[in-house]
Formats: sequence, C-alpha cells, structure tokens
Amino acid sequence: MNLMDLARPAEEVAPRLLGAVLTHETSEGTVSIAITETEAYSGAADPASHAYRGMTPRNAVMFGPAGHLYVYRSHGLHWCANVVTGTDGAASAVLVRAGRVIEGEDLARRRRGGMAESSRLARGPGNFCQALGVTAEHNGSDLLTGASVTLSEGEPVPASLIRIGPRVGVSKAHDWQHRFYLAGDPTVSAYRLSPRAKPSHGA
DNA sequence: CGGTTGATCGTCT
DNA sequence: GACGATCAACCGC
Repeated sequence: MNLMDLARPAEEVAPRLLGAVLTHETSEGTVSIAITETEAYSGAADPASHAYRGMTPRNAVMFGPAGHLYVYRSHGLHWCANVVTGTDGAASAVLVRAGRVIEGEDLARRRRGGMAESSRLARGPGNFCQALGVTAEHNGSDLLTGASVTLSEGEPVPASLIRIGPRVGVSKAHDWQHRFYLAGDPTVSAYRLSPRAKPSHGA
C-alpha cells in the first residue's frame, strides 16, 4: 500500500490497507498489528456512514484530510478506529475490523484481560482497539507524522487472498460489498448480519 | 454448534 | 428518550 493513496475514496483504500501495520508506542511498550479486515464507509452518500447526516462534533475528523485516525465509542463500551481517506471534506473513512498482532503480543494480551488465543487478540473492531490501546484520546491524531499511533507499509498481500463481502453489524446498506478481508485468516472477525438489518432491495 | 441477550453511555432527534 | 459500524456469556438443540 502506497501511503500517498490515502487520498483516494474509502472503497479503493480499504483493500489496500490489508497488510498495512498500525503501531502504538506507550511507556508500557509497543504494540504493532497487521490489518486483516477492513470496511469502507463512503462519506455523505453512504446511509451507513456516521457522516451521512452531515458533520457533528463526533464525526468532524472524518471531514478532515486523509491519514488521520477517527475514533468513536460504540454501544457505550467499545472503541472503534477508522483511517480517514479521500480528499479534504469527503468524509470518507475505512473502519479497521481485525488484525494480527506482530509486535508486543504480551502487552496486547494483558490489555485484553489475559485471553489465551493469539488469533483472537485483535479480532473485531472493539477488540482491535483494546489490543492496540487506542481510545478517544487518539481521535484525530495524524498517522503519518510520527505521533504515538502510526500507520506503515507492511508485508505485501497477494491480491489472490483478498475477499469482498457485505458489511457487518450495520442496519442500513449492509449489502454494500464494502468489507475486505484475507481469505482463510483466523484473525478475521466472524461474519454476523446485524439483528436490525433490513433488506435494502429485494427479498 | 447457532441464535439471543445483557452490559453501558455518548450522541443525535 | 432511543439507539447503535460490539462483545462474550448463555441458552437450547
């Protein structure tokens, strides 16, 4: 993934982020996670996007320039992280849904409450943030200028391994083929249709 | 297994 | 005042 490409629309950037690495350095240590699953949210035209109803204090970061982190709280208890993409004002973003811990596994496991299985440490958007140690304080941080959370190129991912599917957990436009993941990877979150999902066109 | 549900609170209507 | 871009525990089979 060429980091200059972040200015492209989310649905274009999302597959290219597979294999890229998010790193968080703290006084406790460093955790790095290679991304294995993403979801694209296409700004104002996307009914499932937080930006659909325009800018609010919460989603303001989405409307800014690409390469920043948009962090929000989900269901009162989880943090979820997006990489902002697209041109300034486009409100395009890629939700990071899962990854493989490649550095700092002990620290990641401690943050997750000591759970044993490595492949599950960063499986699911809430778990990913918990393992990486990302919270609201990182909202808006620039991933490219060496802040505490940074995005870097990882090992290239063979295009033949990339799969596309419907988005997870959203109640609107869940059938948009905007979810990208690595075939057969155990760190990819289990697919679940939203309990509230309604068919958006046919039966 | 697979489906269902409780936890928990910021954000928007 | 309702409802999530969630997770894990718990049920019944």
